[in-house]
Amino acid sequence: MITNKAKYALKALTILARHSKQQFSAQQIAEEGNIPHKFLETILSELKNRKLVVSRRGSSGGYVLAKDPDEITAGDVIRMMDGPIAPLLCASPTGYRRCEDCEDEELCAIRKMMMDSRKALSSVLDKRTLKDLAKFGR
Amino acid sequence: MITNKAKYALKALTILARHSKQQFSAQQIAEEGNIPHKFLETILSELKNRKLVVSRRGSSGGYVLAKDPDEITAGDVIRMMDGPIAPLLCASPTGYRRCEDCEDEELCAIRKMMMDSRKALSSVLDKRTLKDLAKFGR
DNA sequence: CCTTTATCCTATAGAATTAATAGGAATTTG
DNA sequence: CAAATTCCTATTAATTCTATAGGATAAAGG
Ligand code: FES
Ligand code: FES
Repeated sequence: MITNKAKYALKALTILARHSKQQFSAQQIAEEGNIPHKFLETILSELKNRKLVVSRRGSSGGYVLAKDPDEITAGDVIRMMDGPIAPLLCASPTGYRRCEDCEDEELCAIRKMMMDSRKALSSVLDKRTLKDLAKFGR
Repeated sequence: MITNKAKYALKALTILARHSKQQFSAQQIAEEGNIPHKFLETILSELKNRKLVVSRRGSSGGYVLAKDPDEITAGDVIRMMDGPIAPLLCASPTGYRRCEDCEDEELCAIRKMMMDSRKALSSVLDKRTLKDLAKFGR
């Protein structure tokens, strides 16, 4: 399960991708996506620090995607907000951490399964870009 | 990410699958799997209520799988311990709940992607049985 | 029957994470 | 200068996670 934070980030970025190149304020995004305004602000701030969006302050300011919509994947976004997508850290390439309780991880059947799971998840999330999300539905 | 509870449950059941038909005490499982003993007890208790294991009290008591190892999937176990495997409840067949913030879920691109993710995850977790886990490695 | 070894049950508690909100400083436009 | 907006730092309430504690209940074996 992903957090609201990650879901909201995906929604916000998808909205920005739909209105490509236009300045869009947090307020506008919050309304269009039904996202709590102040919460969204902190999320956008993080996305800005991570260079996914560019911001402009002041009246008629707002946010714009920092890259092409097809250069940002859902996997990128989820990892930024929630951390690794692998079900266990011992199966994560990006956030690997050893399981204290497993003696030999090479022989761990659960880890092996979780690596397959991660791969399956990745085959969806790391292939779906904001462009894909933006063009479907509403 | 899954919880320790789910991971420990998988480990415990895999251990039971390896020693098929033998009574195995919580103590023995805890040692073999490096699982905190008291925590494991509560987990086994839950697995018993859910009819995955059968228990026998008293001296020389312990736990045995209630079904054939190939009749219990990793997906079953994880859902019991952690709930739905879908990344969002709006994409979960087993634990469906509407997203308050999305107006029309049929047109929601994120939901669609999460349904694909769930399916991908399911294609691993719902096909891997305790038998599969038991026969690999140690 | 008594001791040992287990499961079983209920409660508790600290830590971490999540999901926000608050309040105001800094900046830009017109 | 006024209005709109991002930016920054804290704080909080609720929930979930990860266990541990302590004892009641039951079975086996001598
Ligand atoms: S090594 Fe992580 S579950 Fe065994
Ligand atoms: S319906 Fe759940 S994310 Fe849109």
